[in-house]
Amino acid sequence: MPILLHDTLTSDKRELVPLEPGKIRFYACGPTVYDWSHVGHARSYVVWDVVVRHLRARGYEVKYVRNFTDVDDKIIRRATERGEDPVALAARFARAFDEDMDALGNLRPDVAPKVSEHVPQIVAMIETLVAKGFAYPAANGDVYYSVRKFPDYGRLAKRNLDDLLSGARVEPDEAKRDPLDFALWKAAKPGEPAWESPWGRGRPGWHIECSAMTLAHLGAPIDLHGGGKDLVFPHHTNEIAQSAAAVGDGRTAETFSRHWMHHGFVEIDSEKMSKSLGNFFTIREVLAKFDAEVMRLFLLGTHYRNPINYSDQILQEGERRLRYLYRTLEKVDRLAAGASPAGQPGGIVDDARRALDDDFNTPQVLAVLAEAFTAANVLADRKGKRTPEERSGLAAFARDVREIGTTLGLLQRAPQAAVRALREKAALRRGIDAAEVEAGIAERAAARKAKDFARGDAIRDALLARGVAILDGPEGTTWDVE
RNA sequence: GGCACCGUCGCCAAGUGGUAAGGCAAAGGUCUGCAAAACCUUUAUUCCCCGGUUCGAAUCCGGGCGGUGCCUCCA
Repeated sequence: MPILLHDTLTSDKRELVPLEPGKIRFYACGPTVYDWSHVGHARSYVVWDVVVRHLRARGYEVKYVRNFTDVDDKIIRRATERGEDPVALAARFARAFDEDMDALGNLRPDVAPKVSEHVPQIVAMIETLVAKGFAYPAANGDVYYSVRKFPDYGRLAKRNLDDLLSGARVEPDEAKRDPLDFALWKAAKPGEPAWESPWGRGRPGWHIECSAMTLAHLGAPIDLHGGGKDLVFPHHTNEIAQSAAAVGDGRTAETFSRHWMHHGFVEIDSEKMSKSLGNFFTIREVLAKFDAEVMRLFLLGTHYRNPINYSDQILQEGERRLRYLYRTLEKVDRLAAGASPAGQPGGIVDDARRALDDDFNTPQVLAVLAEAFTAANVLADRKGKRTPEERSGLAAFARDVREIGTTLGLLQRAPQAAVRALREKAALRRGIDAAEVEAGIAERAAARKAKDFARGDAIRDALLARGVAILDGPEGTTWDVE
């Protein structure tokens, strides 16, 4: 089954063809860890997580590398502001990032390299670039990459050097031979983290770390490189230039990575969520209000390349939806208990996989699930007893749906526990006290037993007005927060 | 200014040449003591506008209009 993806390098949808059949070497640009991660990061890494999960489900042996950028201007600035050691600050936020990713249900990458642990490789790579004439040390102790030496420069971003020059905010910088050249190595300023190098004490520039760590852990060319759309230029453009130049006699972008994927942004009121605009929510803030799986469902409800608007309202919609999914599963599990699933994993699993084969179309997968869930509910809610065949069918549904969920990172919890967790979050948001609700339900039950329906309904309506829905079922009365 | 991307039902959102998926909301119905939940039915002859190509276009091309992103740190 070919995997199709929209390749930024060629601007079209094409087949993912790895260098070695059956193996995918994948590098996703990781976070710069100077602050809490926000919803934009959540999207990014949920997307890559599903990419990795699906490729593995399709039988590929995937090596997934995602870095931590822990040496950087912003980290140093933040650490200085707080009087904290930059390395320690970065390590702290890297841990927090891992916790956030775990909460979201993302698999850990196979390797999570840090810049601070790869300085020797970075220095060696810069030396190679200097030796090959692609880079030059400047008098101020910086080392720059000479953009005009790389013929394929700007191809990923579809920009030529003249385009770039016209829009560039050129700062008078005597050290650079060309305004578009970028720093591979920055001379140390007092108090900054610094390492020894042939050009004096200093630290890596921005783009070089990803190149060096990619080559260190995956070699070249890799099969797939991913990141947010904002990384196309300059970050990935420069990564390509320096990596391709460093590897063999590579002069084209493909020398570094065969395919490139970029995802769209999370937005607030149709504006990019970003640190600089200040319109961001951290993952932790959102997870205080909503279940992590709700966030995941929300993020997978839009194709990865499109922008996705964040709002509490849309998360509430997701919460309702996830509750529906788990409630159905709970019902089905109960009815199918003891029955063996019919046949092999079937139709809907294939449909879902095919949707993911086609540029990772997660909304399409959710549509596949929607139809299956409706059908399951029809059967589950029908009056009377289910035949053995029907119970096998329900068991097969539960199996297949969970199989699809494995690839999406959804529906892996015990249904009852998940429903309860969703309710707790909703209750918390609305300030509803569970004990109080339970007391109301008990009172209503007593009234109904005494045939005092008016009183029973009054209690129910009062609860409903506060957002608490009473559900009378064969198993007794339960409740939920709307 | 340069380079890209986007504009599909009230809202969210697939579909990128073969005659408009799915979700939410809304209305009616089944079920229910009444509800809630679940299910059924209904809801875009039409895909921002105008031209063109084609037997055929939401999908391709040209021109408008509107929005966003990148060009500086950013997932």
